[in-house]
Amino acid sequence: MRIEEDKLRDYLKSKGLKFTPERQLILKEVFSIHRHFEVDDLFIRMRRRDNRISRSTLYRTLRLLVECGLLREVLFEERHSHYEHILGHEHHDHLLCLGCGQVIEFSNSSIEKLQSKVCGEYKFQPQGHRLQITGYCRKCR
Amino acid sequence: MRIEEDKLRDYLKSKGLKFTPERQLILKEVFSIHRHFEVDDLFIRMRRRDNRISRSTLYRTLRLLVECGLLREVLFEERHSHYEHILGHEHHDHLLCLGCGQVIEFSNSSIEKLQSKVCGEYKFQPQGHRLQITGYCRKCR
DNA sequence: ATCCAATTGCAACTAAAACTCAATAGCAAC
DNA sequence: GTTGCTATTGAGTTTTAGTTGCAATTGGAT
Ligand SMILES: [Mn+2]
Ligand SMILES: [Mn+2]
Ligand SMILES: [Zn+2]
Ligand SMILES: [Zn+2]
Repeated sequence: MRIEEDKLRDYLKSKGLKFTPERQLILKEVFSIHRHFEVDDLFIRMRRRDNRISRSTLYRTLRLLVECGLLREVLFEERHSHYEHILGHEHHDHLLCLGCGQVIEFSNSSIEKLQSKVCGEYKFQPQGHRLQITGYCRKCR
Repeated sequence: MRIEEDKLRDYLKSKGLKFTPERQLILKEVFSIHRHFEVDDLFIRMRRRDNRISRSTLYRTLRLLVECGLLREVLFEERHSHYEHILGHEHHDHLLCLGCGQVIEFSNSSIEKLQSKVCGEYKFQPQGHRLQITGYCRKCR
């Protein structure tokens, strides 16, 4: 709770932006969610607690949280964004079950190394990547 | 030109659907494009040739072409779909330059094998995957 | 305490895609 | 070839996700 707030405060200060009550509330709610979430999940949770933050402010603040490295945007096979914490989580990729919608996280350092190798071959400077395998989980296959 | 038309015809027949002039025109235009394209590219190209197909029909037909295995939907870092041919192209993944927007295709069988291995570990039955590396190409780095 | 730039919420807007529906047209059966 | 049923079409409307403009408000540096 302190670490993420500090990180946001530092980022905002460095850009001449302000740490508002709205941003504090959103940050708190975001870090009380321990799974992938979407904007509307957040909106509804905040409404339940009677924190009446507008959707505009949510969208604007989530962008800031991604920029300052607290969150990552995750695109599943849908037309809207999902988010997950970066702070306190190792990099990973996703298996996505088409049956039950379950998301399984995995990480594989050999794959990561081979990705670097591919980038080297193309003289491409990687900045990030997204690996997503769709299919059916143990229960749904 | 024959092979893709046969594939579409077969698929349509198997589903009790019809091979209409509109679908034929769209198929022809789609296979005259030899790069990634989006719906509006297709729409504009067809207008230029005075093939006045509605956007609704384009959206509906592209879905059919994906279903029957002629096209693949590709999601770059944008909020709308792109497409590419499957017929006559090996499976590949993409490097995406954030500078110039260039898309570089690559394929790496070791990565593919490791993906299978990961799926095995989770008893996950893969159906497809998407690997996208963002960064900067040789010219833009 | 003052002041100005940043922020907020709301409404209006946008882009991509899906849906509704009346008119039309494949195509299989006769 | 005609008929009839169902799929298809285009135009317009709706939905979804997100962005933008703006007037009122406020954080926080001085
Ligand atoms: Mn995750
Ligand atoms: Mn490609
Ligand atoms: Zn499942
Ligand atoms: Zn480039």
